[in-house]
Amino acid sequence: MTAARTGQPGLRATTTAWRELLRTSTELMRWFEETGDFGDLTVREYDVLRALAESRDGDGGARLGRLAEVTYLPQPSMSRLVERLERRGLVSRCSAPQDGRGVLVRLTPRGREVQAAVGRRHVRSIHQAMAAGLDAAQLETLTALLATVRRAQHTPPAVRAGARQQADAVGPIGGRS
Amino acid sequence: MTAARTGQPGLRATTTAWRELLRTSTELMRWFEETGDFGDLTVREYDVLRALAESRDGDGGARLGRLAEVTYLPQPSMSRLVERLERRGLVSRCSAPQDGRGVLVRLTPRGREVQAAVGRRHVRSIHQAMAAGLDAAQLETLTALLATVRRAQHTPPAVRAGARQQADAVGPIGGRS
DNA sequence: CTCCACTAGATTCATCTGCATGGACTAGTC
DNA sequence: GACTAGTCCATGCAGATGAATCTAGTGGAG
Repeated sequence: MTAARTGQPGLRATTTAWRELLRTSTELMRWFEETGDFGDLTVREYDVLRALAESRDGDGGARLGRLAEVTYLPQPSMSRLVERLERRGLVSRCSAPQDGRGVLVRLTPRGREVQAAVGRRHVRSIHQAMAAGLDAAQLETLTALLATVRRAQHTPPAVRAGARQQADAVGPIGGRS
Repeated sequence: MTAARTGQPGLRATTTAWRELLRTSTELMRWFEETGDFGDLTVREYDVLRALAESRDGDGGARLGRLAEVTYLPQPSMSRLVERLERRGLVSRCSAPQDGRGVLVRLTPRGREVQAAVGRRHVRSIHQAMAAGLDAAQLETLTALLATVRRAQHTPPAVRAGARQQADAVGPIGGRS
């Protein structure tokens, strides 16, 4: 309402943006869960299956510690989460080659099926939610702005010089003519 | 890379946007926690204190069920969360006037202090994170795009007609000349 | 080979979480 | 006023969580 449209943002603008960011991601995630995207998996369980499915070399599996990193889960939690998935027959655990301490986690065929099925449902829901209000250009803008925020946050201030140009470069929103 | 810049978004664009949205909110939240924004409170505990501080009529307090709704927490969890806050002397519980079943939760003076102190730290962190990479115009665009996504998601499709115009109306990003 | 510092996971323990349920109170009906 | 259905919150219980710790295996120095 003031001179807020240019230059350094005010406290009001930044907190509003953050709260909207948090609310939006929370509500969408809640909707995905209620829609039944994840079947009888928890979001975290699905996350692990997806991480495994996406790990390079299709079913080479991944180290337990690596999974914990990727999913932002503490190592003990991951240990037990994998144990549960193993009991349900979705992953297998075996001692890592080259390192007797490590554990290599792999998707079982059934695990791969489940991941794929859930993934298909989930992608459809995501598409439905994200494409409902925005066109392609707006989505691209949104993605770029979010990426800029995220990168700026864990980048030492000195490196940030070029970051804003990058976000600017995606061009104006509202591409639908 | 293709004709993705205009018209209906593709699956790739929507899933990328969602994953960026989730990652950004998660990483920022994690950073706020690591920074110590919340002191010895959990995020949920702070959320409750904030909800109480923001409830209209300063310290009229709020009904327990209402708090559960506002914070998206199941009622039994809220019941115990409030119990913990009460033990720590941050809120007080009393039977609701007009309705013997209900419970009215209020901030104690100490609770109000704690909320205010945490709030100040947190707002500063938010500002630091969100203003690091974006200028005021970009922030406004981001907020508008997120709000559009959120509203489109829980709005019956028929009502959505005007929503996109609204997001378009915030104008081009990159206002810094 | 032995020792020691280090890393990868498993385990322990206290706490938190959600679902299902229970008990107290209200409101509408007869 | 008694009965019934409904609302609000508390509690029991099984399972999940994270911090701290423990165990097993690795790798380098002497």
